[in-house]
Amino acid sequence: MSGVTIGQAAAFIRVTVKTVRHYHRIGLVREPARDASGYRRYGSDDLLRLVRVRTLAAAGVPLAEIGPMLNADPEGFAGAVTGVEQRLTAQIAELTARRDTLRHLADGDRALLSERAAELLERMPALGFPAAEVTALREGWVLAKALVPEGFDDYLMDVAHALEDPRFVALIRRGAEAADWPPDDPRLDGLAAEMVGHYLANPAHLRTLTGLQARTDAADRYRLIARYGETPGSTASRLTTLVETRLRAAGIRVNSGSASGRPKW
Amino acid sequence: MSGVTIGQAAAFIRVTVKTVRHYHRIGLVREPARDASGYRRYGSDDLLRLVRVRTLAAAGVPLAEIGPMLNADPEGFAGAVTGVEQRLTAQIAELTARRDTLRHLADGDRALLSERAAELLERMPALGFPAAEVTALREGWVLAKALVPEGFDDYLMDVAHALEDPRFVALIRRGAEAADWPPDDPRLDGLAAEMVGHYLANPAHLRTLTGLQARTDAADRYRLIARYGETPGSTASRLTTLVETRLRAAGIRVNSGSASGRPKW
DNA sequence: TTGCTCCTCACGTCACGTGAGGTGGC
DNA sequence: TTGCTCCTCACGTCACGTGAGGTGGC
Repeated sequence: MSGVTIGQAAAFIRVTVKTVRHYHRIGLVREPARDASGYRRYGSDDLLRLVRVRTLAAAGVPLAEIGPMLNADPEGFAGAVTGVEQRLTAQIAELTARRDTLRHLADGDRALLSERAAELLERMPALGFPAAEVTALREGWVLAKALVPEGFDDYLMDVAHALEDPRFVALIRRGAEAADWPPDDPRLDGLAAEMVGHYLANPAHLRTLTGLQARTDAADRYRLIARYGETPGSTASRLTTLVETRLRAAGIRVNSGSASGRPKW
Repeated sequence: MSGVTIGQAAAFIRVTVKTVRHYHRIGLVREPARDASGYRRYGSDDLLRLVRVRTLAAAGVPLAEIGPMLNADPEGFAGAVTGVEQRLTAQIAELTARRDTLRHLADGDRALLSERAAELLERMPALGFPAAEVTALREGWVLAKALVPEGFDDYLMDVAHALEDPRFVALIRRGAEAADWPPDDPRLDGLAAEMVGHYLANPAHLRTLTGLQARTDAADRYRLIARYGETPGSTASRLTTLVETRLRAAGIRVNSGSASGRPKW
């Protein structure tokens, strides 16, 4: 008649009765003595085992590892506990980060890109870019971030810096407007020459074309970004090709399809 | 040929390919378009859905609830997100508490009882209590805390306070030593009278006997604590009965088996 | 007596993971 | 050509939970 019942033991360690029985079944906690009715009766040593198992399980240690941990020598146990503590610290940091991320859930741009990228996209219309162009750029950026996350932040810094130069903005905007010209418009080549002239005179701006490419070993991955959503044979596609040809002629390493013609840097 | 593959999408949201396929199978994320090889190709809209699903799932929202949440109207969604945030905050607090608890895992007393209880038990030998008596008391406390967690802290405060009175300590110690006397020792009744005299003169000390009892509605639960480990017919058991009888005669409500005889207050 | 707790045993569930057996892409 | 990725389908796993069908205790 001594000791507590399974329900009391479960309440003490804040789990369900089923959980305690589960620990018995898998052999993690030995079965306590039974009373005359066949009820399990837990003494303080049984409760101690349960508390230890629960504390480790609640800390995320797989049940299969808890037995060996509790049976290890003091040093082994202490080391394992330190490991669990570090795991908990990492988990706490992660949950905290997730909580912050949650607030951006309703905002597509901030969920997919970053604060900086979202701000840049928001400034685009005021700089004179048509909405369709900004939408296409956003798409490209989302896929770029999915494919080349390591280089994306630096790339955005380059873009933000280049956008502070009105001559750069004007050129890019004219490139965007050229998308409405006919594909054989004679002005295209002149525009390509102007753009390349600007890039060669401003190497920092050139990085908005080659920055992601330099960080991507696989040429095909880069092409996927650059050519995303491009219509073959379009005026925009032709302008891209013209700019690329001129850049290569100037000794710049440019991957095929680097999308230099339209402002999908 | 546009969009990213399932592997790239999975890397972007930091899950495995299997997880993404799982979300398709249960209908939580719609299947994206396929390319000529039958490969799934994810556009930015697909990635946005995946990011949202993942953020909620990683925050602990069951998959079955995520679909309805994302399809709800803005207010409903905002409310649900607020709920998830609160859940995360609670989780973080819990993990932090667990991390602190972990440090006590190697120390049985601190894992099962509390800092205050462990300290009291450690002071016992210096106050003159035999080791066996301290061990029995520890057992009783562990079970008491399992059964009456609400009242345990207040009870410990009462005990700590009473232990500051040398007369109380002396009486309890003499009660413990009496356990070695024969059960029919004529000195027993005199000792019981002395103890009851002290309790009646010091109502605060009386609470170390009745404190837990007052907070426990179920008499049987209390008896379980009080009589834990008691040997029927022993000297200690007899002293308990003598003290109880005298207390009841003085008008004190005492449950049968309140273990007043031995220092298992 | 009634409701609450306890018992065992078998199967279910949640969120994926494993593995077989095979095709496609640079 | 070789390794890496992709495909489907069936079954496995982890940590319990559900539910049936029954007994015991105040």
